[in-house]
Amino acid sequence: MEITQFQNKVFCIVKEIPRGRVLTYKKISILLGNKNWARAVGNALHNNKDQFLIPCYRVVNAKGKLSISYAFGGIDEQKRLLENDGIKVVNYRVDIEKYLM
DNA sequence: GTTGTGACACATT
DNA sequence: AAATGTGCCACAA
Repeated sequence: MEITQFQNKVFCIVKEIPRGRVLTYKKISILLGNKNWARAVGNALHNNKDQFLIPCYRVVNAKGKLSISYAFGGIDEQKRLLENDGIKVVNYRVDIEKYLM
């Protein structure tokens, strides 16, 4: 499995998200250097297969909503993982203003 | 090289 | 508020 530089950068950022914090696709895009890369970031995470290596459950969209097409246990599993991190999840949404890294 | 798809975001309807 | 359209990018076929 070959990993492109782009995906590597995405994984690197997501991997560094501390416990109890979340990151939005937009924020990641900006960190990568271009806010228009949000879509590509989603693709990169979807390609990811290492749930334990890449805490992609800490990544939500701009409104704090969880990803519906979560690749692992589903949205419910993602919610549980977030709550396990001490993040309050309401209606599959998190308070990004409060938890954003 | 072109087309279609998608874990996004923003503006408009 | 919800649906729709537009912009953007990376990837697979």
